[in-house]
Amino acid sequence: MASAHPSQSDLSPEDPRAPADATGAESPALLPPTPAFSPLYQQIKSLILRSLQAGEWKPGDMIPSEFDLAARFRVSQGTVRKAIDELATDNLLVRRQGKGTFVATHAEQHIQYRFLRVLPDASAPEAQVPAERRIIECRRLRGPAEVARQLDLKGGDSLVQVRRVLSFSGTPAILEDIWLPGAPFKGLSLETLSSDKGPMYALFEAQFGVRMVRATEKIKAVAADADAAALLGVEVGHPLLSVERLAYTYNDVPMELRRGLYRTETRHYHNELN
Amino acid sequence: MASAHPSQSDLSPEDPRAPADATGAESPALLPPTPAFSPLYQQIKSLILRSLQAGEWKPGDMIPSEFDLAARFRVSQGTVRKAIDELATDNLLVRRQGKGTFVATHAEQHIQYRFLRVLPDASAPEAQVPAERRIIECRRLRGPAEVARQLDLKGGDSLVQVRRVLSFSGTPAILEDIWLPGAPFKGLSLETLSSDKGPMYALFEAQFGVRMVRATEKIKAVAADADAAALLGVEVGHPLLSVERLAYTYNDVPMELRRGLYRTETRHYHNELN
DNA sequence: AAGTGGTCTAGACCACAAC
DNA sequence: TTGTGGTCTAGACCACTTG
Repeated sequence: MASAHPSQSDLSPEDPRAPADATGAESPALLPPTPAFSPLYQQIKSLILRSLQAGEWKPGDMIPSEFDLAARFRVSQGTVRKAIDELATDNLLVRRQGKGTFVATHAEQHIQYRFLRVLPDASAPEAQVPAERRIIECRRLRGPAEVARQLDLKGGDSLVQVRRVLSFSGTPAILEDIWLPGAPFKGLSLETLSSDKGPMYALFEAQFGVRMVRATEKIKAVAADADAAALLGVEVGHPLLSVERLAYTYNDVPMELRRGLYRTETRHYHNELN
Repeated sequence: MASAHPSQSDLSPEDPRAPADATGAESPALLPPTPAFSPLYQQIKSLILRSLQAGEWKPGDMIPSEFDLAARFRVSQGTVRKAIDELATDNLLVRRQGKGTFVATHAEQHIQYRFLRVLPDASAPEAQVPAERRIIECRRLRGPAEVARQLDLKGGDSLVQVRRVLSFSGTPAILEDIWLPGAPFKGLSLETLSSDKGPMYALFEAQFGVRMVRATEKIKAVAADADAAALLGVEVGHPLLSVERLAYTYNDVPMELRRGLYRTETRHYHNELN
């Protein structure tokens, strides 16, 4: 690269055109005061992201080395590095010194369910005994309006609903209702789910090519209704933690709505603030 | 700097000796497999951190420019930059392009209580009406053993306890009990607290030089007892969100234990997962 | 115009893993 | 030994803010 600083839109390596706005979650859609400047490494970042979405590299795969990518995009290694840095802090990529950079995966997330924030009260940080999972039902339906809205679907679109109970050492602890868009999850059945061991999100990756990337949660305290009380083994009215999660794939596309009811007599939802 | 890579412990700029282990939250205290290697920028990071703790730069102050710090520590600007980058993502420093780098502060945190994760259900991300605060009591006592333990105090040490209620548009919403170590907060009184407007953590900074840097929270669903029910205007047994927060200053020193009971009929605790 | 953070480059060398 | 990520440097130029 001849000039030290390719002053915007100098990018034309192997990909047709660089998007003016890279991150996608930035511009407030109202009169950008700056004419949409985005640094090179952001453009590289979104090119890499595009390859991830397109499935060029699959979860668990090693992506090309920093130097290879630098050559491919015709930028310096440091610029690629900064792009990868951000993708790594977003948990889309995982760096392993001496080995390479890999596409993150929910499988082999060595020790934990990526999005499950529950810990036993006597919190030895380990000792996280694996949960026993029991699928109660899995059915297809035309979804409730509110669910459809949150998943960016039309009112009449098909949905999959899954209900399951998680138990710790025999005692029921969490009741979950999960809604998924029908189209991407065609073929998901009670048998598939029941026979699977390992995180559900790992199954989504392997079977349906859907990778959950981030999520938001709304947490409330609610009273157990008759249904929940029966399934969780508590009295009606018992306080339960309601955790409503919206999980997203790449590009901020919502792909799962999940409502969990947690018994919190001997465990808690753990959160780190900074 | 003559050699391109000062191979460990070449650091002797204006500070006597660089600590072998920089971050403090890393080594498991058990047979370090590597002989405690820590990169230069980590050492710079902890030198800057030390200056922050020592009060060399106070909350809101501008710290020296990257080049000044580079000269002072006798490293390159890029190395200082990486150190500052990490401190900025930890929310200890705030970068402002064109102006400088500033010590973060809970005052003028333009729009939000830094650690309060509560949002109204109909979540227009703004419209966060300011809460009305009412201090119910502020007293000194010899602390309960469990509280003392979490604050790393002896059983007999003095504590300050504060109880207050937060309301939104006239309706009580949050009941908080706050425990603080007596020594650093000598002089804290009901009057001080009541006459203050603005975040409590801003007052802690300004009056007591204690800056809260991070926190952990344990969240549960509980039933309102008589006390809480009366103060929050709900019936006994009403489900409440219990949020137990341990807040830390620099160096992972716990400085506040806070237990909040939240009414969540029309609002929720919001969390982002990635 | 001067000062500060932000981006980008090119090249050197270190640490780690695998062959 | 080789390849990969990780650190460090020195220098250039861009973008933003202030006088």
